Amino acid sequence: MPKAMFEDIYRDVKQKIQDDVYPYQSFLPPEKDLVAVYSCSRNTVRRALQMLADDAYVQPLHGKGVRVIWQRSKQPTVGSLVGVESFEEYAKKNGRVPSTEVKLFETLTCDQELSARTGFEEGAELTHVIRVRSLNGEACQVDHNFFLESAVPGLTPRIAAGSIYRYIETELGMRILTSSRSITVELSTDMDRMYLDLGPYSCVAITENRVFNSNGVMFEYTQTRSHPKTFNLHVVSRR
Amino acid sequence: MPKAMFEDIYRDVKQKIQDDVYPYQSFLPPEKDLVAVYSCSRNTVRRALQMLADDAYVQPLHGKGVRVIWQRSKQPTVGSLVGVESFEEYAKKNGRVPSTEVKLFETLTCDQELSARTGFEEGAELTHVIRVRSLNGEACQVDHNFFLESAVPGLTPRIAAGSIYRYIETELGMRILTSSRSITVELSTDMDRMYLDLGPYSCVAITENRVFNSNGVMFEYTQTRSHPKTFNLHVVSRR
DNA sequence: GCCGATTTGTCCGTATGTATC
DNA sequence: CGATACATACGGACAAATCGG
Repeated sequence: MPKAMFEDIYRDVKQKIQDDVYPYQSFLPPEKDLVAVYSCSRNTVRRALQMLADDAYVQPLHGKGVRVIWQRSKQPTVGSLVGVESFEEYAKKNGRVPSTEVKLFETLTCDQELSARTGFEEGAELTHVIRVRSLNGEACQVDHNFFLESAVPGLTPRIAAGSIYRYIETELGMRILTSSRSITVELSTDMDRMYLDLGPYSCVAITENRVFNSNGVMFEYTQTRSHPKTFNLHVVSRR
Repeated sequence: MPKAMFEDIYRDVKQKIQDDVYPYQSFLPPEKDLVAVYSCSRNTVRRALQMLADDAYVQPLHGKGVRVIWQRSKQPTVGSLVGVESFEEYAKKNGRVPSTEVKLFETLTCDQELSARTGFEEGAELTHVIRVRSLNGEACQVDHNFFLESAVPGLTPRIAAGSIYRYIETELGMRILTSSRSITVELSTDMDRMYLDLGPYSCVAITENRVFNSNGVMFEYTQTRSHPKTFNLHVVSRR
């Protein structure tokens, strides 16, 4: 009920763009018209338009209007498969069957080297999980998860075999707020080749993910090592 | 003078975070204090804070405050080297000497296959450039540029050897507004191996870049094929 | 558990600046 | 030059979340 209005406008306009109500290269109605349509203030309209611009759906042109620059991909995109949280969602979208196999489940104490790599404090108790993620039975990424035990207590191999995020959000009631990722490409390791059928590929795509909860503590560091064939990331750069 | 005030606040607070004036995990002064400090309205402060949140520098917590979550990487990051426009900037930042070698310069007409790949209209006249970009003499990426000739006229190999973007912005007076990128990892081609010293790497990191000018037309499609060693991208995901 | 103070989230109406045509 | 449309900023109002007494 107390749903933010600017999000409704954002979704509505976005949908209209995808439905060609506002076609590629056309101009949106001027802000004052949108104010009338949605019966809200100009600020609220502008906030929604700002979000659409961030998504590269529209391009505001000073003194001219707001142009639609989104167009449906001609070659249907594979989508973005990056990081843990999008894995199941990605599978669903593309009509594939996801599966997860837990290869390692242990608790350990963060030493200096691990601290430098992950950003956790030295001496922190961590749950370390290695999982192989597959789509339609084909292994496509290896996840190396490190969870801060004090923030994510009660993890079990059984939970790890499903969705750890669902556990975190529903069971622990913890909200996930921010996450930042870094993407690199590195030579594959023996473990990569053991779990992924890399064939001629000598590399894997690596995304590092650091996730913060609503208490401001980083509670997860994950390194996802993806088969190049299944790696595809879409980024929109701002102005 | 007509410089946007929210950007000044954004930069100032960002700098203070990097300088540990506002340390990791601490709270920023409440918005009302910042309003007093910068002698502006709350909206203006909030806009700057919003940008910092988008950059994953801070994490606003409803009813509590705004927490700093940025921390200096312990292992110095290589930085982000993605796409053409950041190439010279990247080199400058890291104190390296950039150089560019034009390997191919031709004009061609967009056929069906190229249209599907790039998004240009079939039949459009394009300038096609292949360039090898090096840092300190070491080849690190191969750029395949396609420019819409009607939007970017007068390109010459001489210009391509320098910065095409500078030509576009200063000579043509064209503003670059939006660009969207897609990142994948693919097997290297013979051409990749000819220009890049890939060693044991059988793959290259590929970024596709589509750039729109202020007239709303896509005037550039670029595929950048990067040496894995020099590829590093940082992405911040929103909420 | 309730209440009030603090702080962020959302929204409004208005004013002024600036770019385009 | 004037009309239109986006950009920035202000000040105020109320809602919602958090925390301490």
